[in-house]
Order: sequence, then C-alpha cells, then structure tokens
Amino acid sequence: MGRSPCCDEIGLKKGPWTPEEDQKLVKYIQKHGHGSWRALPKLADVEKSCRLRWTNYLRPDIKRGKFTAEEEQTILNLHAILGNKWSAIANHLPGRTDNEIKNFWNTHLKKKLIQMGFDPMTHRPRTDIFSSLPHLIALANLKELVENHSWEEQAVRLQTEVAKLHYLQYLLQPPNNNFSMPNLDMDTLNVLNSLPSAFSTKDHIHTHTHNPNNPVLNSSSLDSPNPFDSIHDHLPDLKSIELQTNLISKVNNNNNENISNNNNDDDNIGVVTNIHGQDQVVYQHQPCEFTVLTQGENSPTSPWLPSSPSPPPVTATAATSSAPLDGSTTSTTPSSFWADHLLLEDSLFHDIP
DNA sequence: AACTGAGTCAACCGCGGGAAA
DNA sequence: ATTTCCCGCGGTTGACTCAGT
Repeated sequence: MGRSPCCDEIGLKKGPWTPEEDQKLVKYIQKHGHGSWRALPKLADVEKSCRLRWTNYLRPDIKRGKFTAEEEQTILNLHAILGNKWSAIANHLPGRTDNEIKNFWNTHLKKKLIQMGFDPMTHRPRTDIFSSLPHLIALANLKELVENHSWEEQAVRLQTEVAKLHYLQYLLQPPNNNFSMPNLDMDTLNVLNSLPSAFSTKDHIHTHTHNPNNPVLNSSSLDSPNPFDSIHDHLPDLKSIELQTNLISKVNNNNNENISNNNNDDDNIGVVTNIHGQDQVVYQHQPCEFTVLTQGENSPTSPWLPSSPSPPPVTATAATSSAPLDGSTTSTTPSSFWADHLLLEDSLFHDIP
C-alpha cells in the first residue's frame, strides 16, 4: 500500500483548468485514451492532474443540468441503503458523477431531509425533534384551545395529544435501539384508553393474515392535521418498484406453502430489503396493505416467514380500546417502516454488508 | 456601492485496495 | 513475502456567485 506522490512531487500544478488545458486533454484522450493517469499530464502536455478533471467534468457522457425528481428519489433510496457510497450510487444514475451526486446530497438533499425531520444518515425520524413535538403542537393548538374551549376541555385535549405523541414516538424508533415506550402515568393511560383510536397511520401492514378488517390501528379519528404527511411525501413508491425476477424466484423457492398461498395475488409487488442484517420481502396487496416476509435465521436456504415485529410494550388498554393488541398476527406501519423498506436492486443486494 | 452570509461546485487531500516489481 | 506504485474513493476546502442589507 502507499499513497501516490502529490502534485508537487511529480511536478504538477494546481488550480482551476483553463479552456486551453481542457481542450488539450480532451483531444489527447479522444485520440489515445487516457492510459496511465500518471503519465497523462506529460503526454497530453498539461501540467495538472488529469483524472479528476476528465472523470468529473470533461467526460463526454456526463449529463449536465439539474437533477430530476426521479434522480432525486433514486439518490434518496440508494443513500438509505448504501450510505455515502457515492460511486455506487453514481453507477445507477447514468451521466452523473459521484462528485456531482455527493455535492447534490450535501447541498440539497441532506438539508431537505433535516427540514422534514429526518436524520440524513439513518433516514429515520429524528428523535430530538419528536422529543419536542408535544411542546410544539401544544403551542400551535394553544390559541385555538384558549379561544374555543373551557379550561377543563383544554386540559384533556392537551393531555390526549401528549399521550398520542408518546405512543407515536415509540412507534417511530428503530427496532433495535433501546428506546422503550415511555412510562405513562395512569392519567395518560386512561386518556389513551378513552380514545376512539389511539393513533392514526396512512397505511397498515398485515403480516401473516393481512386481514384488512383487522389492522392494529384503525383509521384516524384525530381531528388535527397529521404531522407525518410530509414524511410520507418523500418515501418510496413501492408500486413503482418491480422485484427482480431472480429474487422473486429466490423467495418463491423458499417460501413455505402457507405464506405462498397468502401472497399469490396477481398484482403483488415484492420489494426485497436487507434491514439490520436480515433480508425481508414486502408485498403490497392494496394501497394500504402489505405483507412482510423475513427469511429465517439469515440463511439463504431458510424459508421465508411472515415477519412479526414486536408489538409496542404497552398494555392493550393503553394502546387502543377499539382495536386491542393481540400481538400475534398483525403489526403496524409507522413511518419508520418506510424508512426501513426501501428499494433494493439486485445488483445492490450483493453490496449489503 | 460596499459588505456579508449562504449556496454551489470544482478541485484538492489523504486513505485504502490491489497490481506490479 | 514485502515494498512500491497507481488508482479510486469519500471527505473537505476554497473560489466564485448571488441575494439581502
């Protein structure tokens, strides 16, 4: 191993490229190819290091101009899976260089995610924001509360919102971290218990049974705007992603019969992901219904089984009165689910550590 | 008109992997 | 088996532009 001598040591200059230098370099490479980058400056009669200039700027197949919405979505998806592997990401965006994507990420996408309340590295909701959400929402509602309700009503409503947000905060945590449902006092539990439903989500996941009539959490009865609408906006559209053929067969060959039968819907679309070291396949049955399969014991030959995320460690009465948790066959789909289950192309599948 | 701060992006720096000697 | 060299990569810097004051 060893580092190449820097520009000074091999007699190269630094600084921006002039049009003349660009022209010399392009002319030479078009005629002879780049060959050895180290020898190129002398051969092309350019006193600068040529590799970066060619690969990031002069290469004829480079696409210029703004990133499209599709490219932006692809970068988001791939970054969620690959992290800062800019060259790997660039391989999936023809005409874009790793440097360009890296810059676009640092100047646009990272900020965008932060503004939306996501941690740009984990693509998960930021816990620091959620820890202050109850206060922010309480403040936002304060005016309306003061104007339209008695103090008694105001107290109950605020308590309700805080209880819901506690539960929401739990659901949005990564599955393997140490976050646990906050210890709710009896008053808060009673408030939760009294709700028509404890909490709303736009989507429901059904593992195992995928019974549309038995979601853990029913449709919303929250009358305040859903603070997570913006989160859903950037999340991947599973309907647009087709599972690669060999991965479908990989799953089908290993599935146990029961699960296969459950998932033979003609319009199934599966998305393979590798989350927390474990392969998962997500099938979408309906716009709001999903089945998650997890391969047993991380072995390529193990059957694919329904995933059974742990139910929240709260009592049934605390969760919801209308749809008590039985913890056996269904699970919820908080936004963190979408952060987990992102597009994974077959070629990338092998890149996952 | 001058200054300032934010945004953008090309270019630089230094590390690690792998091929060659 | 070890050393040297080359290349690719990701992180960072700094020059430049532009909008706001």
